[in-house]
Amino acid sequence: MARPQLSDEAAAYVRELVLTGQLRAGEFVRVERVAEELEMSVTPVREGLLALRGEGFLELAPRRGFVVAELTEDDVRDLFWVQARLAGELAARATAHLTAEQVKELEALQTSITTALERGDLDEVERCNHAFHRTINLAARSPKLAWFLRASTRYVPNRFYHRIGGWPDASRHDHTEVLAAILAGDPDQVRRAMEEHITHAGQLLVEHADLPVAATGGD
Amino acid sequence: MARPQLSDEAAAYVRELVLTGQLRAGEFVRVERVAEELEMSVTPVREGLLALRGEGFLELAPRRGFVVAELTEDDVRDLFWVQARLAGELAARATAHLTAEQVKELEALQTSITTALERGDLDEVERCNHAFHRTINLAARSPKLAWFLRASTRYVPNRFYHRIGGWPDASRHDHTEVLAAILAGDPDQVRRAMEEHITHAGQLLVEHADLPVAATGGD
DNA sequence: ATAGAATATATTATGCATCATGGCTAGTGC
DNA sequence: GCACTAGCCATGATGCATAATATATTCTAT
Repeated sequence: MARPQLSDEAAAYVRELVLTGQLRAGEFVRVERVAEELEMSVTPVREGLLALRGEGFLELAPRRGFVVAELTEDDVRDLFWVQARLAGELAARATAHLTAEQVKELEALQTSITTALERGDLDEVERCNHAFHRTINLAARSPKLAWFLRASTRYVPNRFYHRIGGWPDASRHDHTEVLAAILAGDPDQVRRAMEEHITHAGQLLVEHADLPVAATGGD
Repeated sequence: MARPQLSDEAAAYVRELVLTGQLRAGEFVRVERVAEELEMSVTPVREGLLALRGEGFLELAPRRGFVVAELTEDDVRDLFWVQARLAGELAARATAHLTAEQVKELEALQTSITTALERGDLDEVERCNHAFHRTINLAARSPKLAWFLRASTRYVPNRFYHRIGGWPDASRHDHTEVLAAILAGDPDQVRRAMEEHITHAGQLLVEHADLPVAATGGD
Protein backbone atom coordinates (compact mmCIF):
# COMPACT_ATOMS: atom_id res chain seq x y z
CA MET A 1 0.00 0.00 0.00
CA ALA A 2 2.78 2.40 -0.95
CA ARG A 3 0.91 5.18 -2.71
CA PRO A 4 -2.54 3.99 -3.60
CA GLN A 5 -3.72 7.31 -4.91
CA LEU A 6 -1.68 10.44 -5.27
CA SER A 7 -4.73 12.61 -4.71
CA ASP A 8 -5.21 11.05 -1.28
CA GLU A 9 -1.63 11.77 -0.42
CA ALA A 10 -2.04 15.38 -1.48
CA ALA A 11 -5.25 15.72 0.53
CA ALA A 12 -3.68 14.24 3.65
CA TYR A 13 -0.65 16.50 3.28
CA VAL A 14 -2.62 19.73 2.95
CA ARG A 15 -5.13 18.69 5.60
CA GLU A 16 -2.35 18.30 8.09
CA LEU A 17 -0.85 21.66 7.07
CA VAL A 18 -4.19 23.29 7.77
CA LEU A 19 -4.79 21.51 11.07
CA THR A 20 -1.33 22.26 12.43
CA GLY A 21 -1.73 25.91 11.56
CA GLN A 22 1.07 26.02 8.99
CA LEU A 23 -1.57 27.23 6.59
CA ARG A 24 -3.76 29.91 8.10
CA ALA A 25 -7.37 30.79 7.39
CA GLY A 26 -7.74 32.99 4.34
CA GLU A 27 -4.46 31.95 2.76
CA PHE A 28 -4.39 30.58 -0.74
CA VAL A 29 -3.22 27.04 -1.34
CA ARG A 30 -1.23 27.15 -4.54
CA VAL A 31 -1.67 23.99 -6.51
CA GLU A 32 1.69 24.14 -8.21
CA ARG A 33 3.59 24.74 -5.00
CA VAL A 34 2.03 21.69 -3.35
CA ALA A 35 2.77 19.66 -6.47
CA GLU A 36 6.44 20.60 -6.26
CA GLU A 37 6.64 19.81 -2.55
CA LEU A 38 5.15 16.37 -3.06
CA GLU A 39 6.97 15.78 -6.35
CA MET A 40 3.87 15.07 -8.34
CA SER A 41 1.93 16.84 -11.03
CA VAL A 42 -0.83 19.37 -10.48
CA THR A 43 -3.70 17.10 -11.50
CA PRO A 44 -3.75 14.83 -8.44
CA VAL A 45 -3.10 17.82 -6.20
CA ARG A 46 -6.12 19.60 -7.58
CA GLU A 47 -8.17 16.45 -7.07
CA GLY A 48 -7.05 16.23 -3.47
CA LEU A 49 -7.87 19.87 -2.83
CA LEU A 50 -11.34 19.38 -4.25
CA ALA A 51 -11.81 16.51 -1.81
CA LEU A 52 -10.72 18.81 1.01
CA ARG A 53 -13.26 21.34 -0.14
CA GLY A 54 -15.85 18.60 0.25
CA GLU A 55 -14.63 18.03 3.78
CA GLY A 56 -14.99 21.69 4.65
CA PHE A 57 -11.32 22.52 5.03
CA LEU A 58 -11.01 24.64 1.92
CA GLU A 59 -13.20 26.93 -0.10
CA LEU A 60 -12.95 27.29 -3.82
CA ALA A 61 -12.93 30.76 -5.32
CA PRO A 62 -13.53 30.12 -9.02
CA ARG A 63 -10.59 31.15 -11.17
CA ARG A 64 -8.87 32.39 -8.03
CA GLY A 65 -7.87 29.23 -6.23
CA PHE A 66 -8.38 27.32 -3.01
CA VAL A 67 -8.62 29.28 0.24
CA VAL A 68 -8.19 27.85 3.72
CA ALA A 69 -11.52 28.02 5.52
CA GLU A 70 -12.05 29.74 8.83
CA LEU A 71 -12.08 27.46 11.88
CA THR A 72 -13.15 29.16 15.09
CA GLU A 73 -13.26 27.93 18.63
CA ASP A 74 -17.04 27.65 18.32
CA ASP A 75 -16.61 25.53 15.22
CA VAL A 76 -14.40 23.09 17.09
CA ARG A 77 -16.91 22.93 19.91
CA ASP A 78 -19.65 22.16 17.39
CA LEU A 79 -17.53 19.48 15.76
CA PHE A 80 -17.07 17.77 19.09
CA TRP A 81 -20.75 18.15 19.83
CA VAL A 82 -21.46 16.17 16.67
CA GLN A 83 -18.69 13.70 17.43
CA ALA A 84 -20.02 13.11 20.95
CA ARG A 85 -23.60 12.47 19.76
CA LEU A 86 -22.45 10.08 17.05
CA ALA A 87 -19.89 8.20 19.09
CA GLY A 88 -22.46 7.88 21.86
CA GLU A 89 -25.13 6.50 19.56
CA LEU A 90 -22.71 4.09 17.92
CA ALA A 91 -21.50 2.84 21.30
CA ALA A 92 -25.06 2.40 22.51
CA ARG A 93 -25.94 0.40 19.40
CA ALA A 94 -22.76 -1.64 19.68
CA THR A 95 -23.63 -2.78 23.19
CA ALA A 96 -26.10 -5.40 22.06
CA HIS A 97 -23.93 -6.57 19.16
CA LEU A 98 -20.57 -6.98 20.86
CA THR A 99 -19.63 -10.65 21.20
CA ALA A 100 -18.00 -12.01 24.34
CA GLU A 101 -14.81 -12.29 22.33
CA GLN A 102 -14.92 -8.65 21.28
CA VAL A 103 -15.52 -7.53 24.84
CA LYS A 104 -12.48 -9.52 25.86
CA GLU A 105 -10.52 -7.77 23.13
CA LEU A 106 -11.63 -4.40 24.48
CA GLU A 107 -10.44 -5.36 27.93
CA ALA A 108 -7.13 -6.53 26.49
CA LEU A 109 -6.71 -3.23 24.67
CA GLN A 110 -7.45 -1.36 27.85
CA THR A 111 -4.75 -3.37 29.64
CA SER A 112 -2.32 -2.65 26.82
CA ILE A 113 -3.03 1.06 27.13
CA THR A 114 -2.28 0.95 30.84
CA THR A 115 1.03 -0.87 30.44
CA ALA A 116 2.05 1.26 27.46
CA LEU A 117 1.34 4.34 29.54
CA GLU A 118 3.65 3.04 32.27
CA ARG A 119 6.37 2.51 29.65
CA GLY A 120 5.69 5.96 28.25
CA ASP A 121 5.05 4.49 24.82
CA LEU A 122 2.59 7.07 23.50
CA ASP A 123 2.52 5.64 20.00
CA GLU A 124 1.32 2.33 21.37
CA VAL A 125 -1.27 4.14 23.48
CA GLU A 126 -2.61 5.87 20.42
CA ARG A 127 -2.71 2.64 18.42
CA CYS A 128 -4.69 0.85 21.12
CA ASN A 129 -6.92 3.85 21.64
CA HIS A 130 -7.76 3.80 17.97
CA ALA A 131 -8.39 0.05 17.99
CA PHE A 132 -10.64 0.42 21.04
CA HIS A 133 -12.92 2.92 19.36
CA ARG A 134 -12.77 1.14 16.03
CA THR A 135 -13.94 -2.12 17.55
CA ILE A 136 -16.92 -0.41 19.11
CA ASN A 137 -17.82 1.62 16.06
CA LEU A 138 -17.70 -1.38 13.73
CA ALA A 139 -19.80 -3.45 16.08
CA ALA A 140 -22.58 -0.88 15.83
CA ARG A 141 -23.10 -1.93 12.18
CA SER A 142 -24.20 1.53 11.18
CA PRO A 143 -21.89 2.53 8.34
CA LYS A 144 -23.55 5.86 7.66
CA LEU A 145 -23.27 6.99 11.28
CA ALA A 146 -19.66 5.84 11.18
CA TRP A 147 -19.13 7.92 8.06
CA PHE A 148 -20.37 11.06 9.80
CA LEU A 149 -18.25 10.26 12.81
CA ARG A 150 -15.15 9.98 10.64
CA ALA A 151 -16.02 13.29 9.00
CA SER A 152 -16.03 14.94 12.41
CA THR A 153 -12.81 13.31 13.62
CA ARG A 154 -10.90 14.43 10.55
CA TYR A 155 -10.60 17.80 12.24
CA VAL A 156 -8.48 16.33 15.00
CA PRO A 157 -4.81 16.59 14.02
CA ASN A 158 -2.90 13.32 13.87
CA ARG A 159 -1.06 12.56 17.07
CA PHE A 160 -2.60 15.64 18.65
CA TYR A 161 -3.21 13.98 21.96
CA HIS A 162 0.47 13.23 22.28
CA ARG A 163 1.13 16.86 22.94
CA ILE A 164 -1.44 17.23 25.70
CA GLY A 165 -0.11 16.35 29.11
CA GLY A 166 -2.49 14.26 31.14
CA TRP A 167 -4.75 13.38 28.26
CA PRO A 168 -3.73 9.72 27.88
CA ASP A 169 -4.42 9.18 31.55
CA ALA A 170 -7.82 10.87 31.40
CA SER A 171 -8.61 8.80 28.32
CA ARG A 172 -7.70 5.59 30.11
CA HIS A 173 -10.09 6.54 32.91
CA ASP A 174 -12.94 7.32 30.50
CA HIS A 175 -12.47 4.02 28.72
CA THR A 176 -12.87 2.22 32.00
CA GLU A 177 -16.26 3.85 32.41
CA VAL A 178 -17.27 2.85 28.90
CA LEU A 179 -16.15 -0.72 29.48
CA ALA A 180 -18.04 -0.96 32.76
CA ALA A 181 -21.22 0.21 31.05
CA ILE A 182 -20.71 -2.31 28.24
CA LEU A 183 -20.25 -5.10 30.77
CA ALA A 184 -23.43 -3.95 32.49
CA GLY A 185 -25.15 -4.25 29.10
CA ASP A 186 -26.86 -0.89 29.49
CA PRO A 187 -26.92 1.01 26.17
CA ASP A 188 -27.96 4.32 27.72
CA GLN A 189 -25.15 4.14 30.22
CA VAL A 190 -22.73 3.32 27.43
CA ARG A 191 -23.96 6.29 25.46
CA ARG A 192 -23.50 8.63 28.39
CA ALA A 193 -20.00 7.34 29.13
CA MET A 194 -18.90 7.69 25.52
CA GLU A 195 -20.43 11.15 25.14
CA GLU A 196 -18.58 12.32 28.23
CA HIS A 197 -15.37 10.81 26.95
CA ILE A 198 -15.56 12.71 23.66
CA THR A 199 -16.67 15.88 25.38
CA HIS A 200 -13.58 15.74 27.59
CA ALA A 201 -11.38 15.37 24.54
CA GLY A 202 -13.06 18.35 22.91
CA GLN A 203 -12.57 20.53 25.95
CA LEU A 204 -8.88 19.68 26.05
CA LEU A 205 -8.42 20.37 22.38
CA VAL A 206 -10.14 23.74 22.60
CA GLU A 207 -8.01 24.70 25.60
CA HIS A 208 -4.78 23.80 23.85
CA ALA A 209 -5.43 24.71 20.24
CA ASP A 210 -5.35 28.52 20.43
CA LEU A 211 -8.03 29.21 17.87
CA PRO A 212 -9.73 32.43 16.81
CA VAL A 213 -12.65 33.10 19.15
CA ALA A 214 -15.25 34.26 16.65
CA ALA A 215 -15.84 34.39 12.93
CA THR A 216 -14.90 37.64 11.22
CA GLY A 217 -18.26 38.40 9.66
CA GLY A 218 -21.35 37.09 7.99
CA ASP A 219 -21.09 35.06 4.84
CA MET B 1 -24.42 30.83 -13.05
CA ALA B 2 -24.06 28.98 -16.33
CA ARG B 3 -21.34 26.43 -15.58
CA PRO B 4 -19.41 27.53 -12.55
CA GLN B 5 -17.23 24.47 -12.43
CA LEU B 6 -17.46 21.46 -14.66
CA SER B 7 -16.53 19.09 -11.85
CA ASP B 8 -19.54 20.28 -9.85
CA GLU B 9 -21.78 19.67 -12.80
CA ALA B 10 -20.41 16.15 -13.17
CA ALA B 11 -20.86 15.45 -9.47
CA ALA B 12 -24.45 16.70 -9.47
CA TYR B 13 -25.24 14.66 -12.57
CA VAL B 14 -23.91 11.38 -11.22
CA ARG B 15 -25.32 12.00 -7.73
CA GLU B 16 -28.79 12.30 -9.21
CA LEU B 17 -28.25 9.16 -11.29
CA VAL B 18 -27.38 7.27 -8.14
CA LEU B 19 -30.24 8.67 -6.08
CA THR B 20 -32.87 8.00 -8.71
CA GLY B 21 -31.66 4.43 -9.08
CA GLN B 22 -30.50 4.74 -12.67
CA LEU B 23 -27.13 3.62 -11.39
CA ARG B 24 -27.42 0.66 -9.04
CA ALA B 25 -25.19 -0.33 -6.14
CA GLY B 26 -22.12 -2.24 -7.27
CA GLU B 27 -22.12 -0.85 -10.78
CA PHE B 28 -19.06 0.86 -12.16
CA VAL B 29 -19.25 4.50 -13.13
CA ARG B 30 -17.18 4.82 -16.28
CA VAL B 31 -15.41 8.13 -16.40
CA GLU B 32 -15.29 8.31 -20.16
CA ARG B 33 -18.97 7.52 -20.59
CA VAL B 34 -20.00 10.31 -18.22
CA ALA B 35 -17.62 12.66 -20.00
CA GLU B 36 -19.29 11.90 -23.32
CA GLU B 37 -22.78 12.33 -21.91
CA LEU B 38 -21.92 15.73 -20.45
CA GLU B 39 -19.74 16.73 -23.40
CA MET B 40 -16.69 17.44 -21.33
CA SER B 41 -13.32 15.81 -20.85
CA VAL B 42 -12.47 13.10 -18.36
CA THR B 43 -10.51 15.31 -15.99
CA PRO B 44 -13.43 17.27 -14.49
CA VAL B 45 -15.54 14.11 -14.40
CA ARG B 46 -12.93 12.31 -12.37
CA GLU B 47 -12.73 15.31 -10.04
CA GLY B 48 -16.47 15.23 -9.55
CA LEU B 49 -16.47 11.51 -8.86
CA LEU B 50 -13.76 11.95 -6.24
CA ALA B 51 -15.98 14.52 -4.56
CA LEU B 52 -18.84 12.01 -4.59
CA ARG B 53 -16.57 9.46 -2.99
CA GLY B 54 -16.02 12.02 -0.23
CA GLU B 55 -19.78 12.30 0.16
CA GLY B 56 -20.14 8.54 0.51
CA PHE B 57 -21.98 7.90 -2.74
CA LEU B 58 -19.14 6.11 -4.49
CA GLU B 59 -16.27 3.89 -3.53
CA LEU B 60 -12.97 3.91 -5.30
CA ALA B 61 -11.39 0.61 -6.30
CA PRO B 62 -7.85 1.66 -7.14
CA ARG B 63 -6.98 1.13 -10.79
CA ARG B 64 -10.43 -0.37 -11.26
CA GLY B 65 -12.71 2.62 -11.10
CA PHE B 66 -15.58 4.10 -9.12
CA VAL B 67 -18.30 1.81 -7.79
CA VAL B 68 -21.74 2.91 -6.64
CA ALA B 69 -21.95 2.37 -2.88
CA GLU B 70 -24.60 0.28 -1.19
CA LEU B 71 -27.50 2.22 0.31
CA THR B 72 -29.82 0.13 2.44
CA GLU B 73 -33.06 0.97 4.17
CA ASP B 74 -31.17 1.03 7.47
CA ASP B 75 -28.70 3.49 5.97
CA VAL B 76 -31.49 5.87 5.04
CA ARG B 77 -32.97 5.54 8.51
CA ASP B 78 -29.56 6.41 9.98
CA LEU B 79 -29.18 9.37 7.66
CA PHE B 80 -32.49 10.75 8.84
CA TRP B 81 -31.54 10.05 12.43
CA VAL B 82 -28.53 12.30 11.92
CA GLN B 83 -30.56 14.85 10.02
CA ALA B 84 -33.19 15.00 12.76
CA ARG B 85 -30.63 15.53 15.55
CA LEU B 86 -28.83 18.24 13.61
CA ALA B 87 -31.90 20.07 12.37
CA GLY B 88 -33.30 19.93 15.90
CA GLU B 89 -30.18 21.34 17.46
CA LEU B 90 -29.90 24.07 14.84
CA ALA B 91 -33.53 25.05 15.31
CA ALA B 92 -33.11 25.14 19.08
CA ARG B 93 -30.08 27.38 18.74
CA ALA B 94 -31.85 29.59 16.22
CA THR B 95 -34.70 30.29 18.61
CA ALA B 96 -32.77 32.86 20.63
CA HIS B 97 -31.19 34.47 17.56
CA LEU B 98 -34.20 34.91 15.32
CA THR B 99 -35.17 38.57 14.99
CA ALA B 100 -38.79 39.69 14.99
CA GLU B 101 -38.39 40.40 11.31
CA GLN B 102 -37.15 36.90 10.59
CA VAL B 103 -40.02 35.36 12.54
CA LYS B 104 -42.38 37.42 10.42
CA GLU B 105 -40.65 36.10 7.32
CA LEU B 106 -41.15 32.53 8.55
CA GLU B 107 -44.84 33.21 9.05
CA ALA B 108 -45.06 34.73 5.59
CA LEU B 109 -43.37 31.67 4.09
CA GLN B 110 -45.81 29.43 5.91
CA THR B 111 -48.70 31.43 4.45
CA SER B 112 -47.17 31.16 0.98
CA ILE B 113 -46.88 27.42 1.39
CA THR B 114 -50.55 27.16 2.28
CA THR B 115 -51.75 29.22 -0.67
CA ALA B 116 -49.35 27.51 -3.07
CA LEU B 117 -50.71 24.18 -1.87
CA GLU B 118 -54.25 25.31 -2.66
CA ARG B 119 -53.13 26.30 -6.16
CA GLY B 120 -51.34 22.97 -6.49
CA ASP B 121 -48.07 24.77 -7.24
CA LEU B 122 -45.65 22.18 -5.85
CA ASP B 123 -42.56 23.96 -7.12
CA GLU B 124 -43.50 27.03 -5.11
CA VAL B 125 -44.17 24.84 -2.07
CA GLU B 126 -40.72 23.36 -2.36
CA ARG B 127 -39.10 26.77 -2.79
CA CYS B 128 -40.78 28.14 0.34
CA ASN B 129 -40.09 24.96 2.24
CA HIS B 130 -36.44 25.34 1.44
CA ALA B 131 -36.42 29.01 2.42
CA PHE B 132 -38.17 28.19 5.69
CA HIS B 133 -35.52 25.72 6.77
CA ARG B 134 -32.70 27.84 5.41
CA THR B 135 -33.78 30.84 7.44
CA ILE B 136 -33.77 28.80 10.62
CA ASN B 137 -30.50 27.04 9.90
CA LEU B 138 -28.68 30.27 9.10
CA ALA B 139 -30.01 31.96 12.22
CA ALA B 140 -28.41 29.24 14.35
CA ARG B 141 -24.99 30.64 13.38
CA SER B 142 -23.37 27.22 13.59
CA PRO B 143 -21.75 26.67 10.21
CA LYS B 144 -20.20 23.34 11.05
CA LEU B 145 -23.49 21.85 12.22
CA ALA B 146 -25.05 23.24 9.06
CA TRP B 147 -22.32 21.53 7.04
CA PHE B 148 -23.15 18.17 8.56
CA LEU B 149 -26.84 18.77 8.01
CA ARG B 150 -26.23 19.48 4.34
CA ALA B 151 -24.15 16.32 4.08
CA SER B 152 -27.11 14.32 5.36
CA THR B 153 -29.69 16.02 3.13
CA ARG B 154 -27.67 15.36 -0.01
CA TYR B 155 -29.10 11.86 0.09
CA VAL B 156 -32.60 13.16 -0.50
CA PRO B 157 -33.26 13.25 -4.24
CA ASN B 158 -34.16 16.62 -5.69
CA ARG B 159 -37.90 17.17 -5.86
CA PHE B 160 -38.46 13.87 -4.14
CA TYR B 161 -41.30 15.11 -2.03
CA HIS B 162 -43.24 16.05 -5.12
CA ARG B 163 -43.88 12.42 -5.78
CA ILE B 164 -45.22 11.61 -2.36
CA GLY B 165 -48.91 12.22 -2.01
CA GLY B 166 -49.86 13.90 1.22
CA TRP B 167 -46.34 14.93 2.12
CA PRO B 168 -46.68 18.66 1.42
CA ASP B 169 -49.73 18.80 3.65
CA ALA B 170 -48.00 16.92 6.48
CA SER B 171 -45.04 19.23 6.11
CA ARG B 172 -47.26 22.28 6.38
CA HIS B 173 -48.67 20.91 9.60
CA ASP B 174 -45.21 20.21 11.06
CA HIS B 175 -44.04 23.70 10.22
CA THR B 176 -46.94 25.11 12.17
CA GLU B 177 -45.72 23.23 15.23
CA VAL B 178 -42.19 24.53 14.74
CA LEU B 179 -43.44 28.07 14.35
CA ALA B 180 -45.59 27.85 17.46
CA ALA B 181 -42.59 26.67 19.47
CA ILE B 182 -40.47 29.50 18.10
CA LEU B 183 -43.14 32.04 19.04
CA ALA B 184 -43.21 30.50 22.51
CA GLY B 185 -39.46 31.03 22.65
CA ASP B 186 -38.84 27.55 24.01
CA PRO B 187 -35.70 26.00 22.46
CA ASP B 188 -36.42 22.49 23.70
CA GLN B 189 -39.91 22.59 22.27
CA VAL B 190 -38.49 23.86 18.98
CA ARG B 191 -35.98 21.03 18.93
CA ARG B 192 -38.68 18.44 19.54
CA ALA B 193 -40.93 19.87 16.85
CA MET B 194 -38.15 19.97 14.28
CA GLU B 195 -36.90 16.47 15.12
CA GLU B 196 -40.42 15.12 14.66
CA HIS B 197 -40.77 16.95 11.38
CA ILE B 198 -37.58 15.41 9.96
CA THR B 199 -38.44 11.99 11.35
CA HIS B 200 -41.78 12.11 9.54
CA ALA B 201 -40.00 12.95 6.30
CA GLY B 202 -37.61 10.06 6.79
CA GLN B 203 -40.42 7.59 7.43
CA LEU B 204 -42.16 8.67 4.25
CA LEU B 205 -39.01 8.39 2.20
CA VAL B 206 -38.24 4.91 3.48
CA GLU B 207 -41.79 3.78 2.74
CA HIS B 208 -41.69 5.06 -0.81
CA ALA B 209 -38.10 4.51 -1.86
CA ASP B 210 -38.04 0.72 -2.26
CA LEU B 211 -34.51 0.14 -0.99
CA PRO B 212 -32.61 -3.06 -0.25
CA VAL B 213 -33.42 -4.15 3.28
CA ALA B 214 -29.98 -5.20 4.48
CA ALA B 215 -26.36 -4.95 3.48
CA THR B 216 -24.93 -7.93 1.60
CA GLY B 217 -22.06 -8.67 3.91
CA GLY B 218 -19.15 -7.43 5.92
CA ASP B 219 -16.67 -5.01 4.42
C1' DA C 1 3.42 70.40 -11.91
C1' DT C 2 1.86 66.91 -9.04
C1' DA C 3 -1.40 63.73 -7.05
C1' DG C 4 -4.85 60.66 -7.97
C1' DA C 5 -7.77 58.01 -10.91
C1' DA C 6 -8.61 55.27 -14.93
C1' DT C 7 -7.15 52.44 -18.56
C1' DA C 8 -4.02 49.41 -20.93
C1' DT C 9 -0.67 45.81 -20.45
C1' DA C 10 1.88 42.07 -18.37
C1' DT C 11 2.04 38.36 -15.37
C1' DT C 12 0.30 34.64 -12.87
C1' DA C 13 -2.47 30.69 -11.89
C1' DT C 14 -6.65 28.22 -12.76
C1' DG C 15 -9.15 24.87 -15.39
C1' DC C 16 -9.74 21.90 -18.88
C1' DA C 17 -8.17 18.95 -22.87
C1' DT C 18 -5.10 15.78 -24.63
C1' DC C 19 -1.68 12.29 -24.32
C1' DA C 20 1.35 8.59 -22.36
C1' DT C 21 1.78 4.91 -19.11
C1' DG C 22 0.73 0.90 -16.76
C1' DG C 23 -2.46 -2.11 -14.02
C1' DC C 24 -6.39 -5.17 -14.19
C1' DT C 25 -9.24 -8.50 -16.58
C1' DA C 26 -10.93 -11.40 -19.81
C1' DG C 27 -10.13 -14.34 -23.48
C1' DT C 28 -7.33 -17.69 -26.05
C1' DG C 29 -4.39 -21.52 -26.52
C1' DC C 30 -2.22 -25.36 -24.54
C1' DG D 1 -7.21 -25.85 -15.26
C1' DC D 2 -3.24 -22.76 -16.00
C1' DA D 3 -0.17 -19.53 -18.45
C1' DC D 4 0.09 -15.99 -21.63
C1' DT D 5 -1.52 -12.21 -24.36
C1' DA D 6 -4.24 -8.45 -25.84
C1' DG D 7 -7.10 -4.74 -24.92
C1' DC D 8 -9.49 -1.72 -22.00
C1' DC D 9 -9.51 1.87 -18.77
C1' DA D 10 -7.88 4.37 -14.73
C1' DT D 11 -4.24 7.50 -13.52
C1' DG D 12 -1.49 11.31 -13.77
C1' DA D 13 1.74 14.37 -16.73
C1' DT D 14 1.79 18.12 -19.93
C1' DG D 15 0.23 21.93 -22.66
C1' DC D 16 -2.73 25.71 -23.65
C1' DA D 17 -6.53 29.09 -23.33
C1' DT D 18 -8.82 32.13 -20.23
C1' DA D 19 -9.78 34.81 -16.32
C1' DA D 20 -8.08 37.66 -12.59
C1' DT D 21 -4.88 40.61 -10.51
C1' DA D 22 -0.89 43.52 -10.26
C1' DT D 23 1.78 46.97 -12.63
C1' DA D 24 2.74 50.66 -15.53
C1' DT D 25 1.23 54.42 -18.23
C1' DT D 26 -1.65 58.12 -19.43
C1' DC D 27 -5.03 61.47 -18.53
C1' DT D 28 -7.43 64.81 -15.62
C1' DA D 29 -8.22 68.02 -12.11
C1' DT D 30 -6.60 71.06 -8.71
